[in-house]
Order: sequence, then C-alpha cells, then structure tokens
Amino acid sequence: MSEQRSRASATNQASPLATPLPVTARGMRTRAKLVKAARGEFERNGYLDTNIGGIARRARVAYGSFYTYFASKEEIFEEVVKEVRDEGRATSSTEPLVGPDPRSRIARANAAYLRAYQANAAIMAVIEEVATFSPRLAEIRREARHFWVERNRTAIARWQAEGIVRADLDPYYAASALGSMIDRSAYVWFVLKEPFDIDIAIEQLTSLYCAALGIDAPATEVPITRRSRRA
Amino acid sequence: MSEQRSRASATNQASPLATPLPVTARGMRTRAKLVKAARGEFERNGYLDTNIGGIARRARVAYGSFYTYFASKEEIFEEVVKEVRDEGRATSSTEPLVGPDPRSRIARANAAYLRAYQANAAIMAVIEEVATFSPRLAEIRREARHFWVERNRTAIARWQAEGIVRADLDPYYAASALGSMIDRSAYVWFVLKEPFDIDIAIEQLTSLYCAALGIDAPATEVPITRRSRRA
Amino acid sequence: MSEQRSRASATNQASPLATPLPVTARGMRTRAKLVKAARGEFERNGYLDTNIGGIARRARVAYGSFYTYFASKEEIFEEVVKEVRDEGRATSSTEPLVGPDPRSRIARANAAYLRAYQANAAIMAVIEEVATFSPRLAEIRREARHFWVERNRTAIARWQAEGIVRADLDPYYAASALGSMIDRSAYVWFVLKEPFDIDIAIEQLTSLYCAALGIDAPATEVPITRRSRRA
Amino acid sequence: MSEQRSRASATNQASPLATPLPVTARGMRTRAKLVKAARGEFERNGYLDTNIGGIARRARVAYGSFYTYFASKEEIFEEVVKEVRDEGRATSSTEPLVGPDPRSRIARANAAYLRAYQANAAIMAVIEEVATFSPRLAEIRREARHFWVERNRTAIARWQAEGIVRADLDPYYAASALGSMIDRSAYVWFVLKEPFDIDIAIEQLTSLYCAALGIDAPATEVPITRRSRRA
DNA sequence: AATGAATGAGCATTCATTCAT
DNA sequence: AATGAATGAATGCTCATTCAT
Repeated sequence: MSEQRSRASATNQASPLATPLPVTARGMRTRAKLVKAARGEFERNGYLDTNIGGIARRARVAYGSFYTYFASKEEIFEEVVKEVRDEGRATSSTEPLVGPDPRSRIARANAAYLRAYQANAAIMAVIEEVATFSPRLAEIRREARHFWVERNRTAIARWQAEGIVRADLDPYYAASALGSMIDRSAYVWFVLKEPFDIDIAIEQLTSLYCAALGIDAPATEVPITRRSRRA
Repeated sequence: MSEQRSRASATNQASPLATPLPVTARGMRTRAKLVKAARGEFERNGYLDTNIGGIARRARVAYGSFYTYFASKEEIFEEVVKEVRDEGRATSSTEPLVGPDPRSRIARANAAYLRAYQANAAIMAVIEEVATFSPRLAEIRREARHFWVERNRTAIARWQAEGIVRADLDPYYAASALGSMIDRSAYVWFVLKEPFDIDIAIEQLTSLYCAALGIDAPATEVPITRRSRRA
Repeated sequence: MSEQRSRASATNQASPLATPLPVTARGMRTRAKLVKAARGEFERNGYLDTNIGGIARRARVAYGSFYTYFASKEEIFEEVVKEVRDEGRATSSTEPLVGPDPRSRIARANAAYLRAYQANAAIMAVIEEVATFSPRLAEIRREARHFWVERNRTAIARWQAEGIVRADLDPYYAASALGSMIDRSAYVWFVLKEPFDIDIAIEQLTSLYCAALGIDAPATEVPITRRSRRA
Repeated sequence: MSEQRSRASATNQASPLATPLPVTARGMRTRAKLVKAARGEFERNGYLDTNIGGIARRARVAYGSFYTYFASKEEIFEEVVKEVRDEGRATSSTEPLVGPDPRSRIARANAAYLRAYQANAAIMAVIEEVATFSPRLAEIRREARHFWVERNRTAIARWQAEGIVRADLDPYYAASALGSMIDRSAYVWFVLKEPFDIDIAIEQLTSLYCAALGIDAPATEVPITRRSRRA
C-alpha cells in the first residue's frame, strides 16, 4: 500500500491521465498555491528530499488536500516542469526564429538560452536530477532536446545548401554535438557554479559554434581578448 | 537509514576516513566480491534502487559482512567509482600525451574518451545520477572535470602561442565548452541511447573541435560524407 | 536505530521542540492510548527492552501512528515521566505546605513521599534506569531533586532561626543528606523490594529525621517498639 | 544466534561457571590487559555504549581474543566490579572494625566510604547503571548492601544494649535508612556532581548520623559552622 | 593462544498514500 | 473541498558471538 520510493514510482510510466483540474475558483487558487510551494521546495531541497508534507505546509493547506489536486510527487513535479517550459516559451517566442545572418541568429539563440537557464538554474538542477532516474522525466527531456536538435539540424542543412556552412559536416551530428556544448556549458556554469562571466561566455560559445560550422568570422569585429577572462 | 534519507546522508561529507582495508587474503577476496556485486547492482538498478541486502546477496556473503568492509552505500559506491576511474587511467595512460600534430592528438583523445565511456556506459549513468544529489560525488566529478579542462586549456594556450590555434579564443572557455561538447555527447549517445554511429561520431566531433579552434583541416582527407548517417 | 545506540541518542539533548499536540479529539484519544500503553510496556520490560512495536501493538494502533505523536522512544518516555510528576504534584498539592509543628509536618511529608513512591514504584524503577544513562533524564531528575532539597533547606534554616533545629547543622547538607535518606529508602524498599513494613518505615524515618535535626521527641508518644519488626 | 541486547543477556542469570582462568603467564597478561581496558571503556562510555571491539582495541588484542577469556560483556564487567570491590576491601580492611567510641568509629567509617567512593566514582556510576537492568548485578549490589547494613544493624543493636543509642529505634530500619543516606549522598555528590566540600560533608553526615541515633554530641567540639558552606 | 573475518537477528524510522470526518 | 489522522512496508545499520586459520 505504501509507495515510498520515488524511483520505483517514477518507473510507473502509465497514466498520462492526470488528476482533473479543479472547477471552482477556490480550487484553482489552492492548486496554484501547491504548485508554487512545490517549486520552492524542489529548488531548496532537490527532488528526493522534498516531501509532500513540506509542500503542503509551505502552501498552507492540509496534508490531505495535496491529493485532491495531484496523485503523486511526480505529478506535481511534472506540473512544475511544464510551468518552467511555458515560461521559457513565452520568453523565447518573442525572439524571431530566423535572423538576418546565421552568426547573429546563433549569437542571439545562445544568449537567450543561457539567460533562460540562468533564470531557472535552481529548478534546472532538479530537472537534471530527476531525469537521471525517472524514465518519464527522461522522456520529457528527450523530447525537448529532440525538438531543439531538429530545429538546428534543419537550419544547418539549409545553411549548407546555401554554402554558408561547410559541406563536410553531418547536420545531425553537428546539431547534436553543438547543442550538447551549449546545454552542458550552461549546466556547468549555472548549476555546478564553475566561475565564469556570462558575456564572455556568450561571445566565446558563439565564436566556437560558428567556427565549428565553418561560418566565416566577421572581418572587423574581432575583439582583442586574451586569456584568464573568467570571473 | 531508509532510502528516502539517502540525499540527506549524502550531504554528510565527513569521513574521508574510510573503513580500513582487510589484512588477510580471505578478507581481500570478500571485499572484492562485494565491490563487484555492488557495481552489478548499481548498473542494473541505479543508485536509489540498489540496497545493501541485494549487494550482499549477489556477493553471497552475510548481510553484516557488508559492514565489515564498507560503512554505507555511499562508501562502496565511491569505491566503485574509484575503480572505474583507475581503469580509465590505466587505459588512457597508454596513449601518448603529446601527439605529432594537434588534429591527430585531438582525434585520438576523442576516440579514447568515447570508447572508454562506451565500455562503462552503465556505471557512468549511475555516476551522473548520484552526482546530481550527492555533494561528495559532485565534488569528485568536479575534480575529474577540472583536471581534464586544465589539461586542454594548457594545450590550447600552447597551440595559440605556436600560432596553430586562433588567438581570439580564451583558452579556458574553449577548453570548458569543447570538453562539455565531448562529455555530453558521450552521455547523450551512450546513456540516453540516441541513435548514432561511433566512428562517424568520432570523426565529426574531431572535425567540429578542430574547426572551432581554427586548426586547419587537412587538405586531402575530407571524406565525402552526406547527411543521415546516424545508426 | 537499534537498541545498542539508545545511549548515544539519549545524549542528543536537542529537541525541547516536541512533536505538536494533535488538534482533533480523535488524535487526542490516540495519543493518550499510546502514552498509557508506553507506561505499561516500560513498567513491564524496563526502558531498554521496550520497543516501539510493542507500544503500538498494546495501544492497538499502526506502527507508523506512533510517529504521528512522538519522535522517539525518549520523547514518549519523557511524556510518561511528566505524567507521573503531574500526578505526584496533584497529590502533594493537597497537603498543606506548612504544618503546625515541624515533627508532624515532617511525618506527613515522609508519609506522602513514600505512599506516592509506592503507587508509582514500577515506573520509578524505570526512571532511575534511564537517568543513569540519559543526560536529559538525569537533568530532569536533578531539577526535581533540586526543587525539593531547596524547599527543605529553607525550612531547616527557618527552624534554626526559630531555635527548633540545632545550630551546628548546615541547612544545605542536612537537607541534601536527609533527602537522600528518604528517597533512597523508598527505592530500596519499593523497587529493590527489601522486606519492610510501610507504617514502621514512616515512623522510623521520621524519628531519625527529627532526631538528626535535633528536634525534640514528643515526651509521650514513644511506642515501645522492639527489633525485627520488618515485614 | 546473535545476542545483541545487553539487557536480554543480563537476564540470563545462570552460569556462575565463569570462563576458566588462563594457565600461562602470557594468558594472564592478556587477560589483565583486557580487564584494565574494559574498566577504562566502561568509565568513559558507560555500559551500554561500551562494546567488545572497543575493549579489544584499547587492550591491543584481537577481537576474537576477548572470548578466550570472557564469555560476554557481562562477565568482564563483573570482573571489573570484583576488582573494585577487592581494592575497596584492601583499603577498608586496614581500618579497625571496632573503634574506641561510636562517634569516632562512625566518623571514620563515613570518611572511608566517601573517600573510597570518590576514588572510584566513574566506575560506581556504571555499576549503578548496570544494577538498574541487570538482575545479576542487582543481586551483587544487594549482597554488598546487605553485608554492610547487617554490620551496622548489629553495631546499633549492641549500642542500644549499652545504652549509647536510644531504645526507640529499630536497628534494622535505622541501619538501612542511615546507610541509604551515606550511600546516596556519595552518589549525588560524586556521580551527579552536585557541588559540595568533602570535609564538611563528612562532618555533617557524621553529625546527622550520630544525632539520629541519639548518640550524645561531644560537649566541646562543636564548630561554629554557619550555612552556605558548600563548594 | 591469537587472529580477524563471518554471521544475522533485531529495531528505529520514514513517508507516500488512503481514509474517516 | 478541506482536513489531518492512520497505515505499514521497506531498509539501513549495529554488534554480540562464533568460526576458520
């Protein structure tokens, strides 16, 4: 009857049938309080050390009320992740998907990614944590990654057709590897807190990204940067 | 201690004073059986779902015998990690540290890294898992990463002095970002099992790595590879 | 935690922040059942041999329900001790604190003490047991003792000022030593079950107590008691 | 097979058939080292927190060697208690059992008792601890107490016959109660470390003891002591 | 005699989930 | 909807004692 082990229950991939949303305004409010409290607890304690009692206490609702809105810790965690994703979309959708030239488009995309990661670093750490043992979260992350690799793969292929990117690259491997570079760098700097300066990081990542693809460097704009510029 | 508390106890960074090694040959054998069994259990179940009873059972020793050699699940896990690291070092130390030209040295290092990762993919997955919630493991991983970023940073700086690598890169950011690219790609392909071909991967990663640094591509050796070459 | 560690954890003096009291009537009832069951188990088995499972079983509640009300065996034991103390106070507060003459006041106090001890002999044995290894219980007992020695010290000092008690005694040493006499006699007779008769015991203790202080014996009331009167 | 709970095994009152003494000189030495180490551990940790491993380590002998000489923790504890008793006897036997007058004999006995207690306070604390849950130790303590109450009862009865002690006392109750006073006072002061001065304590205890028995105070020797003389 | 490894029963504690009110 | 009490399976760890060398 008890279902204590988070990993075990995470295994249970079944029900995409989530607990139904509340119909009353009061219910909506309680649910929102729970999600907000959950995010706070997850960020503070990580996934494993967060417990339902803590969430309920922080939300100032009764223990049992949690189960009126969510069937489990996983379900509310997924809700938090969805919220983060939606916030991210709201931000990034303001960015034009296709810029005038590849280099500035890449620079803007990198900057947007790093800044979004920075804003959500605490919960990103927990998402990485959960993705290591929850197949369900791993799948969610895989889909996000896939969406994003595909977009870049398509862009690279188009740029190859346009002669902007060198032809000897395989668009999939390039998109995957360079995506890993950006994504993991964000983790290393924002979550693992390795020392760095965000502006230099954006510039250097963009420079590496473009050079890797064989996109010509702008003739002028080369700053005379020397080593040891990390924060 | 129940599984739920594992994260909390992982926080307890204390004892670098491990349980003393056995003095008799029999003891050495039993300890080795336990480490081997632990690795098997961790690889099969992940960290959280591995329990001491399972390890002891697989090693065919009494429950209490586990505690003759290890104080906790954390401690034996660290032993497993050390073993993996030592195996890795034994392999990589056969590689010459300085190759004739940067490109072939980078190619060889990438190949070695991917093949070592492949050989240990199952336990690498668990190491990543534990590093997300155990400060102690996170620190171990951080040190490994630091060692390896430093080595590449030094090489890049030297190549810059020699005019082989473009001067507008900061060696630290380049070493860190390109290291993240290699490391995360290995995780994505071997642990998350995104489809790919290891030989193409090595070639493409090396190509991206060198181009990013501004190392000239060899005039001839460019294979006429086209897209969709993933496994 | 296994029983072997009980002493160690008793050392952990932390939480005067007890588990919060239940708010519903049902919760109050369950908590009361647990305390009653715990007292029974402690009296029957002593502290070390009492386990949470036994308490829960006797209270007819689920194992986990114990932890809804108490954080540990120590905590419920303290609750039992408090209960005993409060019962004692309820009884002794009916006694007038200042009697007409010292001798009858002492006689009444001794009688009250012995009778209260007799009524709680089984749990007093356990309290003595726990006080030998738990700093927390030792402190509780120390405070009780201090309160009671102080009261007697004050009375003795006043009687000295009134010329009723001889002047060559130090009130503190007299209060402490005579208190020890009464308290330890109760333990020896009721807990160690050395044979005795309670009425004679009260009379003799009072006689020794008063003579020790130099309070004159009543001219008449001397009963012709001869030896070997123990039960 | 395991026999972990000290109290449970203490219940096992059986075997007065102790492990046989070693025959070789080497064996004698090892045994002596163990007893000495055990006393140290018991004094430092109390009974419950002392474990065989700690004793063996302190004695610098192998774990298993402990069982060559003692069958259990209880057995070695009894040996330590015997040693303490024998030391005590060696000391007290130099005291003449019958003094010239009761008062000086009582004074000397009290002084001897307190000083012996002081010298062994640490182990006395542990003996009290064990006596609360081990029937075997309780019995040993009961016998010691009985021996000593009997001696005093006899003396008091003789003094009554000689007209030195008032006739209205029952020698048994007097011996028991006054013995409790001395014994418990020693515990309170040396073990519980309530503040006091040993010389004043001896004088006051003797004064209370003699007055309680109705032994006339010496005409002269009354010191002008006033309150608050504790350390 | 000495050594040190092997054994396993025993128990406290956690907490996700259910249920009665 | 809300409340908070009830449930009990799950598991890490200890350590006295035995055993093989």
